[in-house]
Amino acid sequence: MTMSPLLTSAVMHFGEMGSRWGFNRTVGQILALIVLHDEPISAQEIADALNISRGNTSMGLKELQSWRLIKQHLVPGERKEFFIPAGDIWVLANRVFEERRKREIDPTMSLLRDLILDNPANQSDANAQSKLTEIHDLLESVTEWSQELQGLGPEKLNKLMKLGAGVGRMLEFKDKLITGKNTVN
Amino acid sequence: MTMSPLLTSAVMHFGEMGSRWGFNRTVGQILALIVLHDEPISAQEIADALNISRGNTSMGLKELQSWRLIKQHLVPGERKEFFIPAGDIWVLANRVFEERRKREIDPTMSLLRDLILDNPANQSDANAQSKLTEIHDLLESVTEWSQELQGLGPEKLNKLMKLGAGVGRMLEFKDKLITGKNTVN
DNA sequence: ATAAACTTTCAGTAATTTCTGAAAGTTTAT
DNA sequence: ATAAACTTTCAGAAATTACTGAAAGTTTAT
Repeated sequence: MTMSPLLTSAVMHFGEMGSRWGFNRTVGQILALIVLHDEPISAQEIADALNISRGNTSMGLKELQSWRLIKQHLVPGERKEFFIPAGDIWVLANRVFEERRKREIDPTMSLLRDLILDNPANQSDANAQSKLTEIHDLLESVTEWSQELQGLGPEKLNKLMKLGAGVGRMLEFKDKLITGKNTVN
Repeated sequence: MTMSPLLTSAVMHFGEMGSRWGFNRTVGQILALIVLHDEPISAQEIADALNISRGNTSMGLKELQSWRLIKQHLVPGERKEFFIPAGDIWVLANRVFEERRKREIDPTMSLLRDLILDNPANQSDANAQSKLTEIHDLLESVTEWSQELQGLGPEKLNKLMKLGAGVGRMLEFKDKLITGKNTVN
């Protein structure tokens, strides 16, 4: 399998960006290749196309599966395994989001909870704790909020996004319109 | 300057997480130290507290300034420079968000725009382009949306977050309430 | 102009991360 | 049971990233 110039530049770029998105170069490349190539593709084909060892390919595929970004696809009559994206672009974006939250936020939340519970040895520790509490609460809000958004599903989320600048205005209405009824708040 | 056990564990943790948040271990530690220590702190004190070289400290401070997370603080009568956080936790969180957007999303958007404009050499390139377009549009929405949220400022943003599950419901109202007036949409 | 008190830079080194490829493992067919 | 066609693992090598510390740079004071 030989990549077209278009595919090549997309794949190379996703490789470069990979490390910024939480995985390494080859993992980024493999993901791009699987997503952009509409046919299911085998590990060997991936290794050939990207010029990487079969072993590295195997590790990369394993990682992408742990992120739930790709899945196996059995082709009847073929012995080897093929791979395809785990869903459409929306699903993949959500998975990346969620997985990163797990790695980037959850461990910190957990530590912060513990640190906040200790009783402070002195004034400056008490100060530090109040900062840590602020950070904790912020992260908690962000986490809940992002879970909320995921729960909305693509259509509503898209609607919300399209709303853009309207959000601020909507919030002002909200107090007048929703307050009083037994709903949020 | 010697760090209390509380401060030490917070600083060490932010160091570990640093790489996941887009900077390296020492940069994460320096940031935590500056944020949690309420007094302005000098480069030398940082180097001593964290047991890192003065050179490394200088580089770390430079990086944090490029992220606009810390700023210099001149103490009258003192020759050396002191450092303090560039703002409250909200400001810092916004800055990290924005800076990461610049590094993680903007370059990709720019490449995607280019790739989408090329005319496809064949059917499978055309397919790939349509996927790339989906990705582009998604990233664009996310970007616009996050800029929108930043524009709201902390109070409104907090209100919106507290709204939580109400967002879905609010969206349903929205069509009925706002449509017709010459506003969004 | 000199020196003192600092900060920055950067070549070389150390630490960490990623990759290879050979060996071990698995599955299916005969 | 053996072999063929695959996949996974992992020790060591290669590549990348981070850190040190000495030298060069800057600023302020005298």
